[in-house]
Amino acid sequence: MKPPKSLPPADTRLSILDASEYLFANEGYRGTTLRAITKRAGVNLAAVNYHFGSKETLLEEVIKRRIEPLNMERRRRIQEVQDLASKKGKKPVVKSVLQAFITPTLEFRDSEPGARDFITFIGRAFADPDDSVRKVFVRFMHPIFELMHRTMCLALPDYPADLVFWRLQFCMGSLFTPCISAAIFTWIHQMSQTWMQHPLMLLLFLM
Amino acid sequence: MKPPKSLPPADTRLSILDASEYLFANEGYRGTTLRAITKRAGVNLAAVNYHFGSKETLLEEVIKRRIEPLNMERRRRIQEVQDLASKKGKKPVVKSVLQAFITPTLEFRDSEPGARDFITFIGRAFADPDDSVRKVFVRFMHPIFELMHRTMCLALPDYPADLVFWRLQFCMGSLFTPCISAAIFTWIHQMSQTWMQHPLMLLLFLM
DNA sequence: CATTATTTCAAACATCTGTTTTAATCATCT
DNA sequence: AGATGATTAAAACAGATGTTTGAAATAATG
Repeated sequence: MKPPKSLPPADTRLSILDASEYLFANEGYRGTTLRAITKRAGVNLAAVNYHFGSKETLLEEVIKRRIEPLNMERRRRIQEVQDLASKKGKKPVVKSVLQAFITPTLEFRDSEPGARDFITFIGRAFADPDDSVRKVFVRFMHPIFELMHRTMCLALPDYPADLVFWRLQFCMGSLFTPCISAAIFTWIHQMSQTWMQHPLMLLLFLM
Repeated sequence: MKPPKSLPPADTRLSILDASEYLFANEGYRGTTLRAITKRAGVNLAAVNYHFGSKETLLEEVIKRRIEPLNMERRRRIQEVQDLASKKGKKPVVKSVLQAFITPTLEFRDSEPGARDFITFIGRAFADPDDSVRKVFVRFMHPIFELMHRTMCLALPDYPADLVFWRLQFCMGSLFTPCISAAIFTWIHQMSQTWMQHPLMLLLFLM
């Protein structure tokens, strides 16, 4: 009897991405060593540099994999809200614009294992003093954030643009900040309300 | 003519604390090396281990120096609000309880150079994945947070305690989270309002 | 002043980190 | 099957980091 065929070689690249996502979220970028990643992924230490070139490129790939489809969906929905409104010759509705951004986030969060880790990671990245982490996030988020800002300014033509900017900043920040984002989700379940009833979301733009 | 007396030996311990505070806030605990600290403080590398024993003890001292007097003042004011209310046989007023906690924070923030760094550091510590950082903060904040919780429950006897807990969590978190806390302070200046007008503070407990 | 204790200093140490190297292994194609 | 290219493996490397050491300098004490 032949020895059993060796296990189908699990996609090394993918296990590295998954392991990194988990560890980056729970230990931070700096706090995660390549050795911890490769051990968790069950691959050789050199695999990271072979497949990604460097730790920093790995970070970029970890982020890109999740954020690109997420932002694509966000962009689609925001555009939809904007188009629908302009077709009727009206302003976009604040609540719909917010919804267009946030709903995909919440759906994504529950869509697959690892997504929750990623959201945690994003939250920490906002407060991360390490440039190499924050800058990558900002680079990926800047375009969609600008779109949000423009659309929100359309929705609130009487508000000065920089005020809208700050409210948006606040709103986005609180959505991802770990302790707060956790509170939001707890709230949703506890109150059996939609996130839209959340005072922060409601009031940041509606008062 | 004698050579000028060498500069009065700047208190090594103190310059290390100041340098650490600045660097921890701007580069993070993990991102700050002992060599960077001692260079900024203008002291020898070995001075940290001589005066503090280890990097972790240094972290503890950096935090303790600021947070102990701050929490003392908070405790005093919260107690005051509570005592004044019970003397009149009334419930404490939500707004006053919040104020008792937050006003010292704002006053402290502008009280001396380095204080702002410390607030930044606190904000990042809340999201820090590094246990050694988060745990120290939690240890120092737990008692005062419990007092806040108890007092707030007195002020809102009809609210379930865990709901009050979450709102408090949310409120405290957003006060220190860097991106949000920055927005709050900008807001204050921009609107020429007191922080109490901030929708977050107002509404977390009043709606 | 002499002695003792405290503080500073430069150098070294052990460990850990990201990365590179070189050889072995595996898969694919002719 | 044999040649070729891609992937994996173990080991080593260079640099950085927290810590320790032992001697020098300074301050305090008798």
